Amino acid sequence: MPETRWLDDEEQGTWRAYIWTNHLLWEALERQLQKDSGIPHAYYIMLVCLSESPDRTMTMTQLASVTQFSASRLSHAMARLEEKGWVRRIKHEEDRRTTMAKLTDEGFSALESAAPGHVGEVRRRVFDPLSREQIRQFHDILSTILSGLESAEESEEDAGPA
Amino acid sequence: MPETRWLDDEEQGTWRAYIWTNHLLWEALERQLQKDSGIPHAYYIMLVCLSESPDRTMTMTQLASVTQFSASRLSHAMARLEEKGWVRRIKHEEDRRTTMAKLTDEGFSALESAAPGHVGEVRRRVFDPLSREQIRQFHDILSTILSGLESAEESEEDAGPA
DNA sequence: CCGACGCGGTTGAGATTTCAACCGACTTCG
DNA sequence: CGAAGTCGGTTGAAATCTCAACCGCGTCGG
Repeated sequence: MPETRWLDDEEQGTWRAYIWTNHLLWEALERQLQKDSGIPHAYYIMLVCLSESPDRTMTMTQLASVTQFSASRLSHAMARLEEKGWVRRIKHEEDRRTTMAKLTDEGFSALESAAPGHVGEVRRRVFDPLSREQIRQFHDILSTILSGLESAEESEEDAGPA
Repeated sequence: MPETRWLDDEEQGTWRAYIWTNHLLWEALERQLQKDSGIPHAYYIMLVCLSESPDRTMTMTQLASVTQFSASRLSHAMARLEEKGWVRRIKHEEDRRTTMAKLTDEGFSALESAAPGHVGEVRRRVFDPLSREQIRQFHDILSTILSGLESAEESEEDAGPA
């Protein structure tokens, strides 16, 4: 193994800024959503995904893959959302293993009332302070990092037993 | 209240890339740290902060402020770290309310053995794919967002009772 | 058709985080 | 002094997330 290549000052500073930004931004968003609508961000994401899906319906596995949640986490969370009446679980008729999650009207309303505040917060915190040019750069940077992460993900699936 | 200004396509795309990057990056780092050293990232941060502090010691409140953890979270986490023998809590002699957290030698070793893998992962995932120019841009962007978040934080403290 | 295996999803237990209430130690002011 | 308020920190319970085991349905080889 080669000796550790530590981060230089510029990288170090950037990394800490990233950690810190994430931390504060996340907290701000979580708090805003929680106060305004009593929804944790994770649940909000699930509702958004469902709302954008045809018939506001997805199988659990689809939803898990889109949100990148574990099956278990999704299942627990879905139980909560169902209690709130925002989602209904429906057994698939053909393949009786699969469960469909359907966003109810109540769920859609909850989302509608939560969305403006959330979007407003994102805009205020992230995009308003940046120039158009910076937004473009930001997008490029994120896409670059992302593509590396995604290809790493795939190759991990093969990496199971030797 | 003005009508909601939704995100345009460019912003939307950037935002989703951000969410997604965060998600995957976080997962990758957490997993790497966990597998290689059995330390959750939150604990790692605490150890790093202590290790950089004079005498490897900080008061709980200082540590909470640097890491941005709640006092409660910190207290619970510290209890775990103490069980592992990585940190010791010491009562302050003058102000007997305050507790000092001190990184033990074991804790420092644990950190030393965890750090290279973690840094390597960060480098591979984030900095290697980016050009110098992009790193600079990234830093600027994050700093810009950050300064907005920090000033927002201050003003919230006043905002309590009317 | 039968048994083994894989897939979709759930469950329960354990770990972490949050929330609110609390405790003891300073400080301040009458 | 002494009561009230504040500061540093802890605690217990409830919510959430993770991990591993599990259940029922489907599919495939014999």
